[in-house]
Amino acid sequence: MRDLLYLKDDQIKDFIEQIFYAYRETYSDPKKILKKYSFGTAHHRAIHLIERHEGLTVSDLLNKLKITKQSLNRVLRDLVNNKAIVLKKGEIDSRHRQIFLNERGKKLFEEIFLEQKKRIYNAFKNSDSDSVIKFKKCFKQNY
Amino acid sequence: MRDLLYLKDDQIKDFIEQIFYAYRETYSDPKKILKKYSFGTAHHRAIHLIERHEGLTVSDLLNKLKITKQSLNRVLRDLVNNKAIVLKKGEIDSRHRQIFLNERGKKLFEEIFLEQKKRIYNAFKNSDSDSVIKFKKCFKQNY
DNA sequence: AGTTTTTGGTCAGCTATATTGACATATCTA
DNA sequence: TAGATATGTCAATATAGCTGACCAAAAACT
Repeated sequence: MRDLLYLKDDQIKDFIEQIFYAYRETYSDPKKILKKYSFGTAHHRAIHLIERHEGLTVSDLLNKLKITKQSLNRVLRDLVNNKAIVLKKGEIDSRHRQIFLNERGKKLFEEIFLEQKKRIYNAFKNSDSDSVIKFKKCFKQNY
Repeated sequence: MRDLLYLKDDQIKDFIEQIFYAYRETYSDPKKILKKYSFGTAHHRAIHLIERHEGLTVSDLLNKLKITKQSLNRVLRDLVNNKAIVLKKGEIDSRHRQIFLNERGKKLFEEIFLEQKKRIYNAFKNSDSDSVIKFKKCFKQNY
């Protein structure tokens, strides 16, 4: 925290600009692949989080995405119809629906991830892996 | 680049997840402020880039935002009508329009930035300023 | 001087993704 | 059993992007 006092406003402003570029680039390349499945970026974000947190519930996903259940529901419906995910009744509380990728969903995720990896590797090629870890720690919130 | 070979897929996947959170949080807090001016996030992104690159041309801004000129034009028109920016003919090439924040735009930017700074400071409070610099370097592209 | 290219503005219609509000159903908890 | 919780769904609306067509001013080329 002490170190933060040395952060100049201009550095923070630049940082905000970089976050915009990072997000846009990270989620733009996979759009061609998604189109083959008739999906968009909203589906991509959901799939990514489901892969990272297999078996999470609908409300878990809502908390991570911070969108309304109506918005999410449309996305989940598309994913189910397209056989990319399956919903299973929660074992403890059967009101819950736990979300899992199935074969098709896993295949799509890997296809997308390969595409993203290319860019990330490129973005980091003049850097060191340490900064990845640090960035992650920085933005770690309660997700 | 060598270091990158040690980056595991899971770390990259986590990183992609964190970029999403970072972007969403960074651009969500200011929405209340923007609403007072009848602006949205599209206006925010434009204002941020104009502040960082005063006097940039319309096509410069298009290249940074990577949206169509029709989309950008609506945003710029709103900003001009709301007296947040001014367009001036380029001195060298008078086809160009150079974009500047005026008083109202600068005031809005500062209001937004103050809000963002709160969150960034909070996000980084368990880290060190070094990682900011590194992250910036990582995603530095041709902007 | 005349032609072509570049830069920017605008109209019209479409799509993706989000919102609010209302309401329904199944299940758990007290 | 009554109330709270988790989820699903309908309808209307807003934001911000897209494509395609067309236009004008200024610069560049020949």
